[in-house]
Amino acid sequence: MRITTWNVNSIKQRLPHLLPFLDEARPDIVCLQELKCQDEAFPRAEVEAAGYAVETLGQKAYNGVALLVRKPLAVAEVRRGLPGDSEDEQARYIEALVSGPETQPVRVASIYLPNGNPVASPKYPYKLAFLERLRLHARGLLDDETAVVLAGDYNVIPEPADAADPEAWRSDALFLPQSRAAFRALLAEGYTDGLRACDPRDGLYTFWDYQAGCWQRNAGIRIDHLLLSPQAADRLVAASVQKHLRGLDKPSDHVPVTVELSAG
Amino acid sequence: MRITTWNVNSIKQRLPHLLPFLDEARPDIVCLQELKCQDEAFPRAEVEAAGYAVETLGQKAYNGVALLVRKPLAVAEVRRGLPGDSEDEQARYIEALVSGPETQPVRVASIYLPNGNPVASPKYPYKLAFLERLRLHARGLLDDETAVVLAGDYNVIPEPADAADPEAWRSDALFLPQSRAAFRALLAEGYTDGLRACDPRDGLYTFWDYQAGCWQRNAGIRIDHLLLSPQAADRLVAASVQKHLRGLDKPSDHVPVTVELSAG
DNA sequence: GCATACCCGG
DNA sequence: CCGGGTATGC
Repeated sequence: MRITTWNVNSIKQRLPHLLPFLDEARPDIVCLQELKCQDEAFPRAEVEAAGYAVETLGQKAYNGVALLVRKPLAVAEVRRGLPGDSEDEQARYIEALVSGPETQPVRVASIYLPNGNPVASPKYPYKLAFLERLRLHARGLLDDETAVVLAGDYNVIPEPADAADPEAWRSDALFLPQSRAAFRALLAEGYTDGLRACDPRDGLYTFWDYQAGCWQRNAGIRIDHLLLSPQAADRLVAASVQKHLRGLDKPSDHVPVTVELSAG
Repeated sequence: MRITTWNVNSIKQRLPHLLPFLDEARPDIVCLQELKCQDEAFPRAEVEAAGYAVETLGQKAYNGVALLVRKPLAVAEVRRGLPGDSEDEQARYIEALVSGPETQPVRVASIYLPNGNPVASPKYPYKLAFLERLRLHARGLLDDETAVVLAGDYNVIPEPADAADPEAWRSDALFLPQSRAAFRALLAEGYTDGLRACDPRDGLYTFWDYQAGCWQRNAGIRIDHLLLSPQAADRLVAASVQKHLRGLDKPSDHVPVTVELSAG
């Protein structure tokens, strides 16, 4: 079973990349972030025609997350929104239980964590609070037996090796010690960084800024992650970054990251 | 010698239509309106590569006019701006004397007349004042011997026969009696409506609004005109509307109109 | 740089 | 409807 996370930076603009990706990579589950559209505007028909069930949590202009689940896998227990703050209106979390005839079930979340910049604004405390809410929820998800995959754009660079130029990110919300500590606290709950567990090499990036020729200079960072519960980590067989998509015309600034789990 | 007028509604957006038009129709002089760009942003290199000299009067976002003159015709006495109001900053008038080895010279202007709507705003008096300034300047141009062609988007529907549904335009600045009288006053100075002189038929339109399916319903109007001085009218051999360009992808709402003059 | 949104002008 | 502009988020 292959599970992909991809911040598409507008589903409408990226549909010409998403549909061929679905056809060629045939992932079983896709976690999308930054849809930048309301639910009614999601190109549901096209994605369903590609063989996927669609669950979205959209909003106007910003954020927006979705889960695509390849038929005949079954989707249940869909949760929209991360618990812990009933005031939080931002569309950043969707979760579902996915099961199929030939595989053990997996609970999967598509997460778009707050960027957190500028650090001296309310955006940074919001980010840290979101990470803490996620930790508490992630802990709760370990209570039942099912494998859990928390996939998304975490907007956290876990280690210096996850940035081409870590110095440049020193005082950025994506790399500040508190952000990284909150990410490690997630791991400390018993979750495994799926890509890092499979590939210890430096220079593994998932995001290259549109500006300043970052892609051309390979000035990337690794901020899109799939965190696996122990039951999921036990099934981990491979992980990879679909870097080529950054080279297409009108690309997202993020590329897909995929983990492969054994049937169980 | 063929002279074309075309309101391109953004030269940048319409370059993919203009360049094939230049190659296929090979007009000798092209009068463009609504460039919607500053002079530095005009795609000069591409148009020069197509074999044309370029004279522009651009401004930011709105208006903007240009003259394209096919080599080896020579351009002289370029005038930017219509005389009569030193306060007028809008880029709506450019004029030049064009001469060649095998043809009598022609003085040509590319004109983008104010729309004038809403009628109850200063825009309507500005339109009428512009028409009056144009009449006085056009009169002066008759003083020397050269043929004159005043071509552009006049934003005037001269007669009911020049609109598919004249009733719909009854109280519009393009069809109000004062606008039409000002246009007739230009003709009264001795100028000839080139297209009308060649083709007396109804249903000859040069503009179809983007809205309300006007193109699909052929709800057009004739507002792009080439006015010929007596010396130019004597040389008039043909006139036509290049209607097919309205059917292309991402068209201008106006189409080119072309007159052919004998060498003299 | 590349996406939104909203405004103006036609 | 379809250009352009500005502002904002990342």
